[in-house]
Order: sequence, then structure tokens, then C-alpha cells
Amino acid sequence: MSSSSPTGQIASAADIKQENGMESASEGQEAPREVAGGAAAGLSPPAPAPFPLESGDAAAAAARVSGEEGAVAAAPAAGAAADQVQLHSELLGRHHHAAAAAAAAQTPLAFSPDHVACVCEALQQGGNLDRLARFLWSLPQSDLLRGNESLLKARALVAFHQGIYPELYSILESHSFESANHPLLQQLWYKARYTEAERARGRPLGAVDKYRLRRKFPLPRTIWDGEETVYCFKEKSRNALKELYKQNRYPSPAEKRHLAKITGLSLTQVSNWFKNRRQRDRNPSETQSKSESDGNPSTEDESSKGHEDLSPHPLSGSSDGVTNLSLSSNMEPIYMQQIGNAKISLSSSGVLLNGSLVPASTSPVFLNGNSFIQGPNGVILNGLSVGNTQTVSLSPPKMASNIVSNGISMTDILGSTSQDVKEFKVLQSSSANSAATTSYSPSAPVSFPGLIPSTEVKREGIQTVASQDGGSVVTFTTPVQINQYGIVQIPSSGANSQFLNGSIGFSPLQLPPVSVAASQGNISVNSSTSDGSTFTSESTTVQQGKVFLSSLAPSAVVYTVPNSGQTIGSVKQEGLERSLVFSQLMPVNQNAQVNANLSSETISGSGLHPLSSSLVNVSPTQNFSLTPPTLLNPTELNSDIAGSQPMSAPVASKSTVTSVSNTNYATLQNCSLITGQDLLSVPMTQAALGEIVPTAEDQVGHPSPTVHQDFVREHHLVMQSVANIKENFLTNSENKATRNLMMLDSKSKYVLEGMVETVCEDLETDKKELAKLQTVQLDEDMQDL
DNA sequence: ACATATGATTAGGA
DNA sequence: TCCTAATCATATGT
Repeated sequence: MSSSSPTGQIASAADIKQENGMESASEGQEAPREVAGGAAAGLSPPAPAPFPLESGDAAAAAARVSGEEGAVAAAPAAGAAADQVQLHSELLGRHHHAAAAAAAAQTPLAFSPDHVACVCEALQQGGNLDRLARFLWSLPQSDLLRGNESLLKARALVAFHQGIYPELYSILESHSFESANHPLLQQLWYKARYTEAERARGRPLGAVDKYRLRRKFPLPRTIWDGEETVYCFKEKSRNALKELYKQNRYPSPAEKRHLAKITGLSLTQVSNWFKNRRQRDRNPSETQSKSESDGNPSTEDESSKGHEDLSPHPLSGSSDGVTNLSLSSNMEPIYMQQIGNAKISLSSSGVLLNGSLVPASTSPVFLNGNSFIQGPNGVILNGLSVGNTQTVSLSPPKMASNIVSNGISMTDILGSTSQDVKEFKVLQSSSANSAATTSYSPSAPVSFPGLIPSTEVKREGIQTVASQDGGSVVTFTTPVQINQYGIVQIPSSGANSQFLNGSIGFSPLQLPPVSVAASQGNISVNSSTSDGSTFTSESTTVQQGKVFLSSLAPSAVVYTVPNSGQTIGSVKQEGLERSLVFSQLMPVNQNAQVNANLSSETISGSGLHPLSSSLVNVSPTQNFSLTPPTLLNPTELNSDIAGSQPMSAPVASKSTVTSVSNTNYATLQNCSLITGQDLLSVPMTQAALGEIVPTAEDQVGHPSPTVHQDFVREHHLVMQSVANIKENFLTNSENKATRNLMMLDSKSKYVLEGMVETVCEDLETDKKELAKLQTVQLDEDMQDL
């Protein structure tokens, strides 16, 4: 029990289980199970409200907030807060005070959709459904009708809470939700069915009854990615396990971890699976069936088959696409900054939480209380967890540790836990992929092309802008949420605050569908850098069909291959695994996948050197090139990195994000590396987005190279740090590092498309608002407690 | 209802 | 800490 409890872990397990319910059982069995139960159990069995964060989380969050931020927000809101309306009005007031007071006055209730979403998320997180219900009730019809996902989710929660199941079903079936929200919504779906049945029968349902109901009322595709799950494990996961089992019945801890990571299962689950598998192979008599692996009794490992298709990977998927699920998992939260932790205070970086997982609850949490206002540098905000759930929190520059996500402390996550925590998502596309990826080299770790880690991507960028004066430096941090609502904040460093709104734009790269095909190939990314350099990864050869892109700072982009320890000599797998790097896979066209790792850790963890070379692995057979609108100058990056001349080459890049849209094309966003010269280009990227705000630079008014340099510097720093060059780091960091975080939603939808909205115009205001919300929530929570 | 499949748990050993 | 063997309870199928 204890150990495994996959569910316990975060949600990941929970998620999975959710679907079937079985697993969750780990704990006790009784709790059991059912889907809902399972999930709930996993999370917090306890949780009062099924959805809210775990108590633990909440508590943590609360603590933070109160402790640290309390001052800021607390005051006003606190008491009154209780009431939605008040809250509402207050928010409005604040919100506008800077921007448009007048407007506010006119339309009191006219919250921007983002704010509404924000409030909804906050209330959901707080778990106070009554308040949420009141809030919804106070909204004008027009707002309710808007397709805002957070709102819909909130309505669904309220409907469930109030027992208005038909409405719940209607909501769930009428809108395609982000995969990050699937776990929660799935729970609602099943739980509602169970409850209805129980009421009808007047007696509690047994496991079988629930199972029947699940069969009878399958999840609508709007809240399910279509991935099959049998006995609690996804087909893909099962296949991955089988593959490895064929090769080695006694996987090493590292292999198990890797497998866990790949499959989104916990280490314990992986171990149990092998244990059971071995046992059942041994005594067929008992259960026999080996359906699983075919009979490979022999399996003796390796010898046998070896190759071939060992992995046909499964990824089954339907092809269609729908979305994926996320689930839970995902969490791979990543944290990257190990560096930060390590020695450099650097960053603390941001943490992303992925909402995805959230098992039970919804996810997102606001976190970091600290973050809110941290002085000069670091602040951030949190995005709200909007739609997806995810919230981003930022941490203060220094501590990495603070972050709590979903109740889980970062630390935990960071720790080995990652395995447990993380989950991957599978993109449907993957299914297609599966085909694509057929080849898989045995030697290589198992690859699971189809899985995509939750999508979180975090990007940290540190941007420092030197003021012309030279005196001040402005740093800003930008967390981006890729969900529907992106929030970018740029705190100004010093007293003078300048806020930039940044919206971060990503210019999407589109990958031609075609390219994606198959399994092994190289991918070249051509960036049209100013100089026209193209980046190709030769070195990268194939790893398992994945391409990893890691971006460090805003500017730097590193391409790494995470687990391919093999490839990279010095790197060890374990290290890699541990590193929280997460990679994302992007299915391109459904067939190809690209992984982007944004963590620096990977590299650093291994202690390698410079990873100098950037590697891109592409498994897809074919090569496809990505042409970002922006410029990539990988070369420079690499050189820099490798070169050890940190500052020398200025490259400013923005983070790279890969997005995959359901539609089949993948987009790389923000991949721009800008050379010093091209400073201007940076902004451009954003321009693409359109409406968005001026780039930071613009706002700051420094186009100048200087800035860039700093930028670059920072980058370098990061990179270097990776490389083990820490000293520099410190320096820079001291200046102020800024980080950019990007959260992608677990869905991978990464779709930055919409994401980039700039939600908060007035950062301060937002901060306050958020703080207030949090405070309020906390207060309430406290009271409840 | 029954049979089977499968993940998890427990106890004991190395 | 990991493994095996036995066993549990649910999941799934008929």
C-alpha cells in the first residue's frame, strides 16, 4: 500500500486510475476505488470537496500566502472577502484603477473573461463551491455564455455539487475541454453517474456496479482523450512495460525510473508490474494468461527477440485526434533550475505546476505566495490557473524551493519523485506515431514516443535590461501560461516600477505535416537567423525518435537529448532522469514527435560539459525542418555554451516551445534565437501574435544591444551554469534574473495560439487581485478548518 | 454469477 | 532494498 500508492502521488496516478478506478486502490482498497474514489482517494481522500486541492496543498498555499504575502493582499480583502460580490467589485476597482476606472464604473460586472476565469479558478482551488456558485450566479448571463473553459468547468463543478446532474452532463458534453481538465471532469462525470445510480437503488454501489456504469456511460470525448485504459494502465504504458520486459525482466532502478517516467506510472507501479509479470510467468498455472506478453516465457530477456518490433509502440491512439489526456500526470513538473538550487541562487525559478495533474482537485494552485510580491525581482504572478489548470507560480529568485504545486512541494517533486509525479500525456497523434516510431532500438532506453509529458514547459528567461542610464536594470519575469490565458508579468526591478505587459508572443512555426513521418530521422531546424545559419542536428541522431529541445533562458535554446544517455557519452541516464527535465513530445502531424526540454537541468545534472553540441534527435524518419519565423541561431548558442565564453556571443533567444495542436500541425513557438544584432527581431516574434503587447524591449525602450547583451549574458549564464560554470551565474543572477515561464498546458496543446493573451495589464493590480483572492480563500479555508 | 486478468499488498528471505 | 510467493480486491469478460 503505502508505497505505491500511485495515487498518492499526485495525481498522476490518480489520473490514470481515474479512468478505471482500480488503481487507486493501492491504498487500501477500500477506499476505493472507483474512479472517483480512486482519484479522490489518491489525492486526498479526504478532500472535502472533491476537487479542491488537497488539503495539504491548500494549507501549504495558505501558509505561504499568509505568511509572506499576507501583508500585501490581506488587508482589504480579508474579511469581506467572503462575499463574492464584494470580491468582485473590489477586483474591479482595483483592476481599473489604473487602466480604466471609468469603464469599470460603467460596467461593474464586466469582468474581463480572464478575470472571471481567474476568480473561478481561485474559488475552485479554494474548494469553496458555494462561493463559486454564488460567483457564477452573480455573473451576467453573457459571461456565462461565453465559452470560457474555466467558467464551464466552474459551472460543471457547481452543477455537480448541487446535484444537478443533467446540467453537468450537458456542460461536459458540450465543450471540448483541455486535457488538463480531463481528470477532474472525468471524476465529475463518473461520480455523478454513481451518485445517481446509488440514489436510484438506494444502496451503495459495488465495484462491479460502478464498472457497469462506467461502461454504460462512457466518457464523452470532450473530456477524454480517447486513450484506452485497461486495468488502470493505459495501453501505451502497458506496451512500454512489455517491451522492456522482453528485453530485461529485471530492470535496473534507473530503467524503472525511466520507464516510470515514460509511462507516467509511478516507480512502484512499474516495479509491481514487473514483479507480477515475473510471478505470473513463473507460474503460469495460477493465472496464466499471459496475455500480456505473449508468451514469452522465456523472455529471458534479451536474447530473444530483441529487436524488431519491440516496440511497436503502441501508442495507440486513436487517431483521431482528439486530445489527449492528460492527465494527470504529468506532472513533470519540472523544475528546472536545478541550477538555482544548486548553487546559484539563481532562480528559483519558476515552477510550473501542471495543472494537469491535479488529480483531484483541480489543479492549479496558486502558489507561491511569495511570489507575489517580491520585491524587485521576482515576482510573478500567477497565472491563474486558468483553464487548464495550471498555474504558474513563480518563485522568488532565490528559492527554488518554495514552490508548491498541487500540494506537492517542489522539493518532492524534484526529488526523485519526479517519477511518480510526472505523467505524460499521450497525444493522439501519437497513435499515429506509433506507426511512425516503429523502430526502436532496443538498446536505447525505451522510448515512448507517444507520450508526452505533461506539457508543461517552463521557460525561464532571464532578461535583464540595462537601462540606458546604466543605472537601473530592469528585469522582468514572465510567466507565460499557455493556456488560454497567458499572463505575463514583468516586474520592474527597482522601485520604479515599470510594468511591461508582455505578452509573449510566439510565433508559431508550423511544421509541415508532411514531414513528420516517421521514425527516424533528423530534424533540422532552420532558423532564419539573420545570418541565415541553419541548424541541423546531425549529431543528434536518432534517439528514439524524439527531438528534444531544451530551452534555457529566454534566449538560449539548447537541444538535448534527455535520456539518451548513450548518445551523449558523459551523460548518464540516471542523471538525466533525475534531472527534472521534462521533455515534451510533439507530435507533428500526428506522426512525428518532438520533444522539447526546457530544463537546463538536464544538462547540468549530468555534469556534462557543455553539451555543447546541441543535439536534436529526431526519430522521425524523415527529416523535417522547422522554420521558425524567428531566428534561430543555434549555432551561436552552442558555440557559446560550448565555448565557454559566456558573454561573447550574444544570443538572445526566446524560449522554444513546441506546440502541438490537435490539428496536426505543430508549432514551435518562440523559437527565436536572436543574435545580438538582431535584437529587433526578438520583438517580432511577438509581433506575430498580434495584438499583443509591445515587447518588453519596446516598452523598456531599449532596443539596444545592451540589453541584448545582458540577455545573452543571462543566458549564457544559464547555459554555463549548466556547464558548471557557476560563477558567472551568480553575477548575473544578482542583477536580476528574470525568468520566463511558460506553461503549456498539459495538453500540449501547447497551443500557444491562444495562449498568449495578455491577461493582466496592470501587473500590480493583478498581483493584488490575486493576492486578494488568495487571501480570501485562505481566510475562508482557515475558517472552515 | 462466475471466471479470468491484473495491479497491489503482505510476509519472509537474502 | 529488492525479490519471491501468496493473496487480495477490483476490473473485465461471458
